[in-house]
Formats: sequence, structure tokens, C-alpha cells
Amino acid sequence: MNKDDHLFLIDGSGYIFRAYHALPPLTRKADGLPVGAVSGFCNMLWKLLSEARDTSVGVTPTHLAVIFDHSSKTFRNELYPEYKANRDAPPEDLIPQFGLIREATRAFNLPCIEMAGFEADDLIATYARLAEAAGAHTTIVSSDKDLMQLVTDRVTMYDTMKDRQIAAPDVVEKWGVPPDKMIDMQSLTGDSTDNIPGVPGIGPKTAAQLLEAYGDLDTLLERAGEIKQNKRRENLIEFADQARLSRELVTLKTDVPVADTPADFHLDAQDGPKLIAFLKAMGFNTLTRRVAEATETDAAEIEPAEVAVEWGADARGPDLDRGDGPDTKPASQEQKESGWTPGDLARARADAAANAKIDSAAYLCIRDSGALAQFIAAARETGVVAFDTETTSLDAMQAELVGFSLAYQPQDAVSNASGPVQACYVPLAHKSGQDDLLGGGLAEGQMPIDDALAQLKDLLEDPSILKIAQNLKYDWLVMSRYGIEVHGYDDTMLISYALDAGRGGQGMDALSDRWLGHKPIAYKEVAGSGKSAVTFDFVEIDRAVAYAAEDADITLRLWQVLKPRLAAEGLASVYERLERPMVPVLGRMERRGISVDRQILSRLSGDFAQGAAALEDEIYELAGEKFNIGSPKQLGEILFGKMGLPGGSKTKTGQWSTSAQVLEDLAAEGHDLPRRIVDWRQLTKLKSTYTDALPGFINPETARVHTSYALAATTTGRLSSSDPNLQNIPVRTAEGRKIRTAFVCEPGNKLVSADYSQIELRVLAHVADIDALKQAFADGMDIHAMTASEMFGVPVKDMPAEVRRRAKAINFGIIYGISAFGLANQLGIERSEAGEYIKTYFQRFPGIKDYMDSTKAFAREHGYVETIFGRRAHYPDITTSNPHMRAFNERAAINAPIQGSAADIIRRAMVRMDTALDEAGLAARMLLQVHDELIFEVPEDEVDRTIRVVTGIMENSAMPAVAMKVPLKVDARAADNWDEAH
DNA sequence: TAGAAAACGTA
DNA sequence: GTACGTTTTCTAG
Repeated sequence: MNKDDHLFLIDGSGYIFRAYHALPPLTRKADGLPVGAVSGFCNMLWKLLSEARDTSVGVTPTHLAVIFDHSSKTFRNELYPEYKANRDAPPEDLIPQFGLIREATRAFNLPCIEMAGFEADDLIATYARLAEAAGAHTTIVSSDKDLMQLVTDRVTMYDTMKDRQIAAPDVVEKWGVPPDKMIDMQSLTGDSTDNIPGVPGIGPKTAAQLLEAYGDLDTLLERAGEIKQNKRRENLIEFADQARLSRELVTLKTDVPVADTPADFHLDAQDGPKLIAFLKAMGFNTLTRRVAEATETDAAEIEPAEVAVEWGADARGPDLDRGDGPDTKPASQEQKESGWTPGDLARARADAAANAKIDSAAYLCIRDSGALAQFIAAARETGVVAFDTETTSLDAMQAELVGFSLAYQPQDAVSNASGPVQACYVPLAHKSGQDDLLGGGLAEGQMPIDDALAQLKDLLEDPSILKIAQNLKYDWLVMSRYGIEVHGYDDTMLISYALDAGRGGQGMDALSDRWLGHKPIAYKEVAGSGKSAVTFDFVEIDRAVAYAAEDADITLRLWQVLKPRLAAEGLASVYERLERPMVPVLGRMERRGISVDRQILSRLSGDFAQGAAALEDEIYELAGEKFNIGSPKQLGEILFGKMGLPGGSKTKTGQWSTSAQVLEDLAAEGHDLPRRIVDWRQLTKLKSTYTDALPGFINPETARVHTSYALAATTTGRLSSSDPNLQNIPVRTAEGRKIRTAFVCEPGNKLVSADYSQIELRVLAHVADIDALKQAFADGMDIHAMTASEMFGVPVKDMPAEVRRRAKAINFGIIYGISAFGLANQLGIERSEAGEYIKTYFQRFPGIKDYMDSTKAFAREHGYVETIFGRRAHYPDITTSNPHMRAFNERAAINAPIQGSAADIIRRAMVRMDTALDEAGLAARMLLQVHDELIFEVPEDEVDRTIRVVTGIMENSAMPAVAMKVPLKVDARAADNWDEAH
């Protein structure tokens, strides 16, 4: 080798794990063989090799090898038996891919290197140093920090997923130390995933600072006594040997007795037929086509290779192929023409998206009317356009439009080939310079906002042009305040939620990373963060273009990937009936807001403050000193230290718990202080969270409070509410309920609250098909009393309250995936007794046990569970070997179909409600949703009719999709405030 | 100044 | 035992 040679060393094992987690699951169509990581690997290799052929690209390999871990036992285990001891077994759908990726490497005609007793990292280190000695340059294809110690001026790393080089300055930027200090750094910080101990209490920041100050690990350990911080000094002294051991573990071996030299890895021409045979066997159609083109091979002539598959114990692919449910739509024109199934299309799109380059240099900045018209006209040709707004606030009810971006992908009319995505940003209200004396006038080069809005209105309100947005509800609200109502739309966040709830976030950054392997420009990179943050109108237009147009670009690409999956995976109707129509429904609710009486809150705030102050005096008196009552730490010291009260449970950080439960128990034993603390906490909670905070949410323009509902935040399908959260307004205590009296209606109106009675137990009776429960609901019985009667043999008539209470707790426990531990906790009884209750319950209602067991089994098998409407909630961790975590996932999986079906039922009611009220000629307006309750503002003289319409819609909302085996019952009341209406 | 932990409000 | 969001305190920076 010589100095012009360039060796690429690919960390094959590292790549497998990263690709498995980062890339969408993918299975071979023929048999469901999981091949997501293999696909990513092949695409990555092909890209690298294509660049090698194209000498115009800067860094091109002349030599290349793929390095793998051989087995889990290495020389490090002899040094330290605990090394990597806490690793879980790889996921079962990854197991067959280990062998396949080695096969892939050979199909690419590349050396596939591994050696017993050494990790891939050690082999990489050895070859890199050999090449360096020969004067050549090396690129290590990996982003693993364990390899960063190898970086020099002739050795760099390359992160293929982020398309980024990692050289010495990048290491410094990321870790605060140069590559040659990475070993010392890792010796100090340790590594929990590899079980490398390090020194407790020292993280990367501290380690970098210490190494900066002392130079290297040995000096630092020698002079540890000089360190000022007590804990830090003690730890460095006590754990010095542990740090030295860690250093041995993290130091890569550069003298592994390897059989080959880097020169043996010379890159030869591709064997087109051999590679194509493998790719065909895997079913990678897109890549097959590309390779065929590049190698001038006729792919049709080549038979798929025979590839041996080691499936592992019980390997099973994810469910990309379950496209045969009743929800599946007929294949679209596009699919029919090409003879593709929806699954094929989904896979091809995922493939293409993961490999596409995102070119921010090509984004347009549109500054005049003609250019905008031209762009929109071109977008209209395609029928699909991504849309995103930039504004001055995260609060859609206060946000002012600053600009918007659009993106579309042109199709060639003749060849039907797709061109590159075209994206633009249209600045409208950017300010010039800082917010100076002039108040920051409009920046130059922006088109008149009225003109832009007029053009935008035509586009957004045209239902024949599909608008794609990420979290459309926000943009819908902003645009609605400018008199524009979006029609004809898809929301990538909601599509992703229907497909992948529970598999990770549905935010744009997460989706972009997951599907495009691309990290978009962070908002704070353009607008700053913390104190130096500015609103978007103060962002320079040029920087705004790169950020904003990229969002539209990415949104469009995400839609291309995600939309076909809906049909392929049988989730189109979930999206179309339960997700998409919620956007305008919630948009209107949020925009209406609810009236909150400032005076009432202010008076309550005063009352709470007085009550709390009185309690404070008593608390200090009883404690014998002043302290911060709000600090659980200080409170714990007073109660369990100074006063010597018996401590109950501990928190997970080892502190004594001072939870209400613990304090109640102490109070029951006759201690005065804990009682006062509980009361004080209640008052201060009510004051700070509600009476003090709510007035700040009264919108200055509308004088109402506008919560924000998140549609894609929960795993089960429930909504969540924030800013402010109006789904947790107190109701359980008399004091707390007073806050509800501040939620009022306009004069001449009433608030109507309509809530489903026992909806989750009714859903349980339906899904588990329990005759006794179904009968009890059909007869309108008191379900908890009935349960108690069945379990304890007590007649319902004159039943003691305590007996009913226990049955009620058990009923709830069932919904929550019951455990003896949890039930014992709830009822304050022994675990054994709780266990007996559960046994009795299961004996009396055997169908429940069957339901719970079959739900668990289904979840384990498929990785998700379903509601009665087909919504899926994913629990990928349900197969973990950690018993605690697994049990938690099992309980969640048992609960999700129940909670989720109830959530679907109320969603269906909400989607129909506005139309139903309109058709009945009623002016009532839906304001709030609280999981099983809807709150309306209703003209006084329409209250009775409204209640009839509302309860009718709610009670029948499962129809016609599902005929419930149990009637749904809704209670509704009207009053002047929420407390009395509820 | 940002993030984790503890506590607590709802269904 | 399920599902959330907000507040305060505390820690590390």
C-alpha cells in the first residue's frame, strides 16, 4: 500500500445493530424472513462502492473489508468476567440477519473478516495501524465512540447513516477531548452498555474537564487528592484501580495476529450476476435494478441465489405483510399498473427514501407573486404538495404567520419517472435587524402577505389537491385564524401514529431519523435556545429557507414512505376514521376555548394561600424548626431523622418516600405532622397548578382558555391535553372541586357535560365476552356491587360500603392488568390476601383469565395488541428477559385494548358530533374532551334537545363498525359551571 | 439553564 | 396494577 491508497474498514457488527434499530422493519415477502438490517447494509455498501467507481467524489476506497465480531467471549472476559455481562440476547428477528449480512458481504465480493477471541474493534484497530504504517489513509465506517480513539490525521471515521465524517475536531466537539484522550475519557466515565465500571459520578463533561486540567489519566489519579469537590475526590481515589481496569478494557488491541494485511483487501470489480442473485433472493427489488443497470447485467436472466438461513430459536418477522384484513383497500391504479402489492410499494418507498439525498442547496426562496404562482402551478400538476407554516409561537392560538413552505415531487409525463423534490420557503413577515428602536421593520424582499394568502387559500381549500403536513392541527389552527380552512389533507404524524404507536415518537425529527436516516436542522440552530432564543420573524431569511423548506421536503418524503404502509398493514381505516377526521374537530374545539372566571380563581388562590400559611405555622411548630416543606428531602430528614418516625417505603434513589400514602399511614397512627403536610401539599398543589396558573392561559384576544390536544402522544389512542392540561382539573376533593366552578359559560348558555358510564368495564365485558358482566350491564345493575356479590356471596341489598369498595378496586385492577402486589397496595391488605381475591375473581369469571392470557400471548407473538376498531398499540419490549419490565409491558398490553377501545369510541362520537348538531339545527359547541366525557356550551333553550342528540351520538358511536355486546350508557347534565354540570 | 426525580392532579 | 402533564426541588453545569 502507499500514500494514495485508501482503506475502508466497515464495522459490520456495529452496523447490524444500528441498522436494526434505526431502519424500519422489513421482511422478505416470500416467507416473512426479517431483512431490514440486511437491506440497510446492502444499500450502504452499494452506495460506498458506487462512490468508489465515481472518482469525482472526494473520498474513495481502493481497499475495503468488512469486519465482524466472532463470538461474545474475548480476552476482555478473562480480564474482567463482567465485561458485557449485562447485554440482553439480540432480538429474535435480528438473529437470522447476522448470517445474511456475512452472505451479503461475500456476494459483494468483499473480504469478510472475523477472528475468535477478538472483537471487530480490535481487528479494525490492527488493520488501521498497519495501513497507517504503510502511509495509507483509513476510513472506519462506524460511529461507535469506542473506535474514536483510533482517529488520527490519517484515520477518520464515517457515519453512513448521517453521512458525516468524524475527524479529530469532531471528536473534540462531541466528547470534549481529542481522540488520543478518548481511552482516558472512557476509563473515567465507564460504559453501562458494555458494563465497564469507570469512576462513579463522573460523566463525559466532568471527565473532559479533569483531563483538560491534569493532562492524562495517570496524572489525574496520582494527583486526585488536589481535587476540591469532596465526592469527586473520594471517588477518584477509591476507584482508581477500577479506572485502570477500565482503561485496559477500552483500549483496543492494535497487534492482533491477523492473517491478512490491508493490501489483501484490494477492491476488485463487482461480480454483477453473483450480487444480483443474492439481492433477488432477499427480494430487494430497487437495489437489484440499480445493480443491474450499473453492472450492465440483465437481472431477469439471473436466478435468485440459494441462501441458507439460520432462523434462531423462534425467529419471526414483523408484520409488514399482514395486508389481508378487512381494512385493506383495493390496490390503487399505481399498484395495479406495476403489478405491485401495497407491501411491495411500501418496501420500495422505504428503500428509496432511506437512500435519497436531501439537497438543501436546491431550496428556493420565493419573494414575489409570480414565482409563487409558478411554484404552486407546478405543484398542482402533481396533485400532492407538502405544506408547513413558520410562526412566532408554539401556541397556535397566538401564533402569527411569518412564512410558509411547500414541496412537491415532479413526475415526468412521458417516462413517469420522479424528479428531485422541489421545495421552497415563502418569507412573509421577517423583521429586519434586531428588535431595535424602530421595532424591527419588515425585511426586504418579501411578497405582500395578502397576495400570498390569497394564493395559499386557493391551494389549501382545494380538496382535489392533497396537502401533506406534519402535525396539521397546528397549521390548520393558524391558517383558520387567517380565514383559510384546509381541505384535502394527510398528516404524516397521524399516519405514523396509526402505524407505529408505541414504537417511538411521531415527531418529525424522530420520523426523519427513522425513515430517511437524516437529521433535519434543529429549530434552536436557527432561532437559538434559552435566553438567546428569538421568534422566527427575527431569523434571517436565508437561514429560514434552509430550515423551513427542509421541513416541507422531509414531510413529503415521509408521506411517500408511510402512506403506502397504511394499506399494506391494514390500518387505512384506523387512520381515515379515527385519526385524520379528528384534525378539524379538535381544531375547532381548541379555537373555541372555554371561559374561565378570573375572579373565582383569584379568590380561591387567596383562600388556599391562607390555609397553607396557617398549616405552615403549625408544621414548623410541630417540627420544632423552619424548613422547606416542599422539599421531600428536607421533609424526610425531619420526619424520619429528627423525629424518628418509622419510614415506610424508599424511592428508587434510596430516599425515604414522603408520598401521600406514607404520610396517611403515619397520620393514621396518630402523628399530627404528616396529616398537616398532606393538607399543605393539597392546598399548594391546587394553588400553583390551577388557581395561579390558569389565569395566565386566558388568551388576551378571546378572553378564553384554549388547551392544546395531542393526537399522537399516547400508546393507547387516548388524547392528551396541555398548555394548560384541562384533563386533570380536580374533582375528587371538595376543595379541588371548587376550581371547577371557575369554568363557566357565556350568559344565556349552559355548560353540558356528557360522560360515558363505566365505559372501560363495558368494553371489557364486550371483548372478554363475560356473560355475567354483559347481563349486569344489560339490566342496568350496579356493576361493582354485582361483582362483590358474586365474589363474596354478599347480597347486593344493604351491602357494606367496604365490600363494594374492594370489588370496585378489583374491577379497576382487572382493567389495569392486575397483580397481587398492586391490588394489595391499593386496598392496604396483605399480598397473599389480594392474591386470594384475584383467584376468586378468576374462578367466578373464568373468561377474564382467558382474555388476559390470550391478550398477552397475542402481544408476545405480534409485538402489538389491537382495539375493537383495529387500532394497534405496540409493545416491542414485551419479550424482554427482564422480568420486571416484561410484567409491566404485559399489564400495559392487557390494558391497551380496553383503554384504547374506549378512546376509539369517544373519538368516533367526536367525529360525528359537529355534523349531528348542525343537522339538528343546534348551536351547541363541543369545547372539551376528558377521556370519557365531552363538555359543550349550549344555548339555554336548546339544552334538552342537545342532550338528546349528544347522548344519542355517544351511545351509538361504536356502530356500525362494531355491534357492542353491552349497551353504552351516557349521563349528561347542564349547569352554569363545570362543577355542577359534572 | 436544563434535566431528573418526586409528588400529585385526572380518567 | 393502566394512561397522561405540571409543578417544585435538586443537581450539575
